[in-house]
Formats: sequence, structure tokens, C-alpha cells
Amino acid sequence: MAGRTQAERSDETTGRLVRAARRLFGAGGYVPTSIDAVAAAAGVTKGAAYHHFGGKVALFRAAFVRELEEVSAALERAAGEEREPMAALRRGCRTFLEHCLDPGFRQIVLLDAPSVLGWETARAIEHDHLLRVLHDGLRVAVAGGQAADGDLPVRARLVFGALCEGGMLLARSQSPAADLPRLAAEADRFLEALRL
Amino acid sequence: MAGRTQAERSDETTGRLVRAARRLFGAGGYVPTSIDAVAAAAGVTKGAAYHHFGGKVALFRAAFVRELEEVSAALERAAGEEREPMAALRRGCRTFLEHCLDPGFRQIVLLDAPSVLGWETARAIEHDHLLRVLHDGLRVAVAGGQAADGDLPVRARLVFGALCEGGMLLARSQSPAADLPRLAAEADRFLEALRL
DNA sequence: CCATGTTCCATACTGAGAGTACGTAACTAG
DNA sequence: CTAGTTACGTACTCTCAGTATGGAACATGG
Repeated sequence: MAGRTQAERSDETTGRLVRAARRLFGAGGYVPTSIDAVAAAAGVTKGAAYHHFGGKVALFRAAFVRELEEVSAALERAAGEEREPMAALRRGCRTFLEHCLDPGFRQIVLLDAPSVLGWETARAIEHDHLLRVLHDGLRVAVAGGQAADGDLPVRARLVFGALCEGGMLLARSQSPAADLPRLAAEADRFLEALRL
Repeated sequence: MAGRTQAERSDETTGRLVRAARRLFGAGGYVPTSIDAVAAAAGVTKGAAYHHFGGKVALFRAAFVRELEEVSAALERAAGEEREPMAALRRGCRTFLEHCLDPGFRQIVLLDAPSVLGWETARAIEHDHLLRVLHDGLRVAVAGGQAADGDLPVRARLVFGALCEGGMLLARSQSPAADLPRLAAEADRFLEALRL
């Protein structure tokens, strides 16, 4: 492992740490998962973790951001396949619900993030990823005359809250695949409320 | 303090502990608040806390339940003042949002409970208090022919999720009193989606 | 009212884990 | 090649959840 540049060493180590953090925090939750365990899973020691990250919270935050980047990309991809703004919204919501089937995503993003990072911080980060996608979708729908005008930031948050709860509900189901349509139907009903 | 019965001693101590837990957990969050601190604030020691409660989680749970009991009573009181089912629903939602102005309620019920107790457990407890009130309200509206039929448990959860997010949003505002009407207006728009 | 058992609670301890101090190895700049 | 910087491991400290144990307050059968 000689002859690597410092940047390469750092990227390698931080990458391994964040991947391990996503796995362990996602599987076991924030509190029961120790820094030592994450470091060991990444093949390094606590010293490396504390060198690259400020502490346990900062490591969790990095894992949280990675989760958001992935789901946001998936949402934009799915919504981009629809022509109609309202259809894109529905499609995005459905994709989000499907994404909630991943236990790691639920644990990190829906369950622990607000408590660990604080609600303000968690939502501020999400504002750059998840919420931005949703907000853009609503704006397009309003601009296209398909949705009623109103307080879009507030509306986006309410929809987001409903979706998060729906995602948790879906995950709890014995047959998520069977319940997804029913859930999506109720969600669509609320989206219909926005139609002009 | 002599001459008291055992039940009186226990009630006194558990009452003091739960009150202290609500104050400290509500102000500082679950993790940074130590059992010793709660016990000290209650005027007892850790031993008393561990005698009456299984552990830190159980103590938090007791505080959580107290919060729910209070808000549920407030909701039923407010909703009971309205004759029309849909008006009662709107009234209940607004009351819930107002309740979210209490930082302790937000911290314990909205922020920490799902993470500390687990989502399933938290919602199961809420099912006996908060969610029950909301669910009943929806059922009455549907039975009275004022709201569309559908999957009521799912619908109640979606509304609940939206309300929680709205409550946090409201609390973050600089002038909550001014923002409450705007938030309530967006919430009402979604409730309108249920009208036949 | 006395003896014995039970409930309640304080004090002293143990263990786990977050965070820190410091030493050393790997890279970089001159 | 050397001085300096960055990356990381090791060995601590310190806080805190949980446990063990003893004793005080109360209960109960005689």
C-alpha cells in the first residue's frame, strides 16, 4: 500500500468509514453502534475516524448525506420520466415510498437523523437534496397551472411529513408490495387536493 | 415524612421522577440527559429511578405517555366543541399544531420517541392516545357522509405525519403566531381533499 | 407492640464507550 | 536528504448506564 498520495489515502479511509457507518448505523441504529465497531468494520481504528471526522455525530452526518444523495438522484430520475408535472409528482412520491423499503434508509434518514442531528440541521441538509426535488416538482406544477398556488415551502414539508410516515407504515407491513398501491392511492388523494 | 403508606411513597417518588424526566428530556433531549440528573432534579437518587423503572428508556417512556395523555385530552376537548365532523377535524389539527409550540412536547414526542423507543413502539403507544383521536374523527366524518371512504388507518397516519412536520415547522418560525394561520390553511387544503 | 418479611431507596461499585493525548509511520516540499 | 505536515494507531481519561448491596420505612401475622 505504498506510493499513494495523501489524498488517495484519505479518500480510501473516509470512503471505507462512511460505507461502514451506513451499514452499521443503518442496521443497528445510532446509539447502540459504537465508533470502534464502525472503525473495525472499515478496517481501521478509532484514531482514523476521529482524524477525519469531528466525532460520532459527524460520522453519522456523512452517512446521512450519502443516503440523501442516492435517494434524491433516484427521485429525479424517476420524475424525469414523466411529462405531466402532476404525474411526475405522483411518480416521485411512489419512488420515495419504494425507497423506504430499505431498512438502512429508514433507520438513518427517517428515524435517527432528526434526533441525532437536531431537526433544524437534518431538514437543512435535506433541503439541499430530498426537499429540493419535491419543492421543484411542486413549483413546476404550479407554474404549469396544474396545481393551486399557495405556500410552497410549507406545502412541500407537509407532503414530506406524510410521505415519511407512509414509508414507515409501508415498511412495517407484512407484504409491502401488496400495501404499496393502497398507500399510494391515499397519497395520490392528497396530491389531488392541490389540483386546480 | 413519616406515617405514609407504601403506595403514597411510590406515587410521590414516581410522580416527581416523571415530572423531572419531562422537564429535562424535553429541554435537553434524551441522550445528553443523564439518569443522575433526572433523579437529582426529582430530589432522589438513581437507585429510586431504577427501583421504579426498568431503565432510562422506561423512564423516557413514562414521560412520553404523560405528554400524549395531555395532548390527547386537549384535542378531544377542542374537537368536542365543534358540531360538524369536518370542522372538528380542522379544529383538532389546529389544536395539535398549537400544542407543538411547546418545546418539551416537540423534543419528546416528535423528535426522540421514534428513535429511542423504536418507531413501532412509539406509534403503538400513540395509537392509544393521539392516533385514536384522529382516527375517530375521520371515522365520524366518513360515517356522516362528509368524507370519502378509504383506508382510514393509512389516512390517519398520513395526516399525522403531515401534522408532525407542520408542528416542527411552526416551532421553527420566528413568529409562530403569525405563521399558524398560513400553516393551518395548507393543512385545511389537504383535509378538503377528503371531502366528498 | 413485637418480629419477620417486603417494599423503597441510597451508596458504592462495574463496564462500556465517547473523546483525547501522544507517538509513529506515510507522504510532501524545499 | 531533511524538515514539516498529514494520516493513523495505542493508550489513556471520564462520563454515564446499569448492578450489587445494605439499610430504612412500611406491612403483616402473632
